[in-house]
Amino acid sequence: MHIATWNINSVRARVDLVERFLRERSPDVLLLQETKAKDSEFPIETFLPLGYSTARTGQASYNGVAIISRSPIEDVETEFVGSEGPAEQRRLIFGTVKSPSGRPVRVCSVYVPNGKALDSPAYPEKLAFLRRLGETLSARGLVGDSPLMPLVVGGDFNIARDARDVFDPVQMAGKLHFSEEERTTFDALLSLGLVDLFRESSSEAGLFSWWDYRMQAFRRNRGLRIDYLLGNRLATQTLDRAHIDREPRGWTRPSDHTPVIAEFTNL
DNA sequence: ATGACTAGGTAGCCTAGA
Repeated sequence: MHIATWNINSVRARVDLVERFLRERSPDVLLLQETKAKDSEFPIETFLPLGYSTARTGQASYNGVAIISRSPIEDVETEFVGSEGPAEQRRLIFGTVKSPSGRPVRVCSVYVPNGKALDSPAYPEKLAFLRRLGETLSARGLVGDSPLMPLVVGGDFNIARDARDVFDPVQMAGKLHFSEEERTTFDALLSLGLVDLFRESSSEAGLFSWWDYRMQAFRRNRGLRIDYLLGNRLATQTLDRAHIDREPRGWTRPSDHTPVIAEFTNL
């Protein structure tokens, strides 16, 4: 089973790139972030002939997440536990899909707030978002030593985990995306029982998932690893490999992010 | 210190992204 995550930076502006990715990579599941489309504007009909169904939750202009899956998507959830009504910013979607061997797998597409700046009100909201995600996964029995079913969370976390994940650790020290507090909060989420699947496959530095559009950052490989696939214990124990697919960042009119892909055997 | 790109919504080119 292949599961991918990709911050697409507008699904309508890049519907052809999503289509190309589905055709060329044939993932079983593609988790999208920053779709920037209301549900009524999401091009679900483009993916149907390719054999994919879609669950999405979006809004105009900003945010928006989706699950694109070869198998039907069931038990869709789009709010944190304990939420009073729908969140204004559409950043979270869960669904249950079936693996090629017919087993249920819980998947989640998440778009963690950027935080804007360390002194912005958006910054504590970013940290709170990560904690609420952890509370939701715990409340649903999806993390810990004996989770209810395999879980793969994919998304743009807007945090680089360590020095290998930033182009210049000295320049980035203490900055947004790489502050101690952000990294500690992300670590706390992982300590609930989630594994950074890419790091199961590679300990190499300088492998990034995002490059700024400006200053030829991609050509110069000045990027960050801020997009992750996370597996709970049941998912991680069947992981074959995970990698960053750099190629789509070089396609015409690309997203500033590139996909991360995990391949599971016997999931 | 600032801006460098890009998309979306709107008709203010500005907000937001990272």
